Amino acid sequence: MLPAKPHLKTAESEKISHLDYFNIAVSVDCVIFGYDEQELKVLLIKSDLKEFEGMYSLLGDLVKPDEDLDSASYRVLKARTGMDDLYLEQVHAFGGVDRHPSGRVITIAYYSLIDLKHHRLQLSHNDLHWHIVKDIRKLAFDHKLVLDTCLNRLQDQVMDHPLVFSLLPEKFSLRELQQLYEAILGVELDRRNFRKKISIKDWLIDLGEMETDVPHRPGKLYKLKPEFRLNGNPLPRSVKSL
Amino acid sequence: MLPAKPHLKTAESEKISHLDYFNIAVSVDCVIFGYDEQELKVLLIKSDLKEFEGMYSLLGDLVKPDEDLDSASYRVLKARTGMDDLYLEQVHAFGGVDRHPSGRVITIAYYSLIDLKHHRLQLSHNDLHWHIVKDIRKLAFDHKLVLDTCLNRLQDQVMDHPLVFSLLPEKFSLRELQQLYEAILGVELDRRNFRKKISIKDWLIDLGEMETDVPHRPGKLYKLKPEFRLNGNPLPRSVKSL
DNA sequence: TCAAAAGTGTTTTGTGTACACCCATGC
DNA sequence: GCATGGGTGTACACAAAACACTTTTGA
Repeated sequence: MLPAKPHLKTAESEKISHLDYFNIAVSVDCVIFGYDEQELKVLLIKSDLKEFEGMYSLLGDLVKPDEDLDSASYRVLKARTGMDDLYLEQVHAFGGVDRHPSGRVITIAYYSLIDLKHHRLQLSHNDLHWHIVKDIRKLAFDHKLVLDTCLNRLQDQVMDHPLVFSLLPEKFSLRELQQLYEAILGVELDRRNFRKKISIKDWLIDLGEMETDVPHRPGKLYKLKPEFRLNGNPLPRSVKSL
Repeated sequence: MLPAKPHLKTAESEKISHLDYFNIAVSVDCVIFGYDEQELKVLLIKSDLKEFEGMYSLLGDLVKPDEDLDSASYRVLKARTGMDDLYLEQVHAFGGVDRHPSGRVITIAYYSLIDLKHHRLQLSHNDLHWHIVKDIRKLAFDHKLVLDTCLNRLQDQVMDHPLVFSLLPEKFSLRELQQLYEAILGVELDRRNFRKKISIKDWLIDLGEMETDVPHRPGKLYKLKPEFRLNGNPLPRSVKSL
């Protein structure tokens, strides 16, 4: 190995000279969206900090020294929901100086979409609850801003990518799918235009089965084509051209 | 003030119990795009780490304990370019465990666009150089990935927002503007369609002046309408509807 | 008079959106 | 037979893309 040129620092000397800076904690916060009773929900936990007594916060944890950011958010998600094979997307880093009363903590926000029917497990104790997104007014820390940012990102992506199917049972009708989109986007959609747009995307397989136990004419059931299932895979950003 | 309930932690006790985690450094890295000689360029600095001897890296610095993320990136930008009143957008956090040889450093990446004619100042010494983006193959750390991610983001946003005008002189012709878009997007554009699309956006003022000193028919000169000038203002994310 | 770019419009194709009727089922 | 939603098609407006010729200027 070559000796270092005089003006070059080694990584070790660099670390020592900057030790003062190694005093910021890094956390991840997961905005875990679910869907139930035609409402978009988010999983929150009652804050255990006195400063935020009685308030709810997102699910997060400090990032461990030997763990990358995606792994940390994945760990949080799995620990809280017991669910594996989930899709997570990094959205934004929040780093306000006074955002955490314990000291300087910057957080990296992720969102995820899970079927809240499939995980009742860890939820009973723990002050964990599903909250209706549109009714949330205030959260601990800056978590309302984090939530809003993640919801905006979800709304941006949801028509272009087959994301939302992890919020539905495997078999679903087009009505159920449309209601889910309406809950996420917060708008009403025209049924014919919705069906046309979905059919163009070619995401679904017609199962040749019908709904049962509905108090009206049963609709066809569909499922997502297997090649679109998202299991923690990265989401390609859309590339626009002029 | 109410006494804490037994199960609630105070921020102070929380901090003590987690002291082990306060050992990750946080940096910002700025992808500073410029434009010259019909090429999109990026400002890089020769790495001063022995591990990356001879390689170039993005401009970054550790975030100070009393400084938020946006301020840190703004400080880096100003220190290196001497320029004020700049637009910066946060893009992504990179947190691979071994991405920095000095220890655990996560970085928040920003991009910015500046007119490289207006700041020759800090550039002469310092191993700072402008590099043609499309020719860059390899950078120190994971900075090639950071650069690619920021370029993708820029390409996503550039048609929908009046961003690129800080890369041009105040007065410019439509040809110059089109060449800039072509450099950013890496594609050739149809002149008539480009002019139509730009005119629909209503971003420009026709100055009633013409180019001079061009070896061909002079084009009209335009400038950006003042209300679209970006001076570090936040960029609204587009909201898509169904 | 030549080279280089300015300036300009039409057609086609695809997409978004608004809108109305009959059908199948459960009750 | 009534309520509820299923299922379908058309018309209009707008946006994107392809494409060619004349004009102006400098050299």
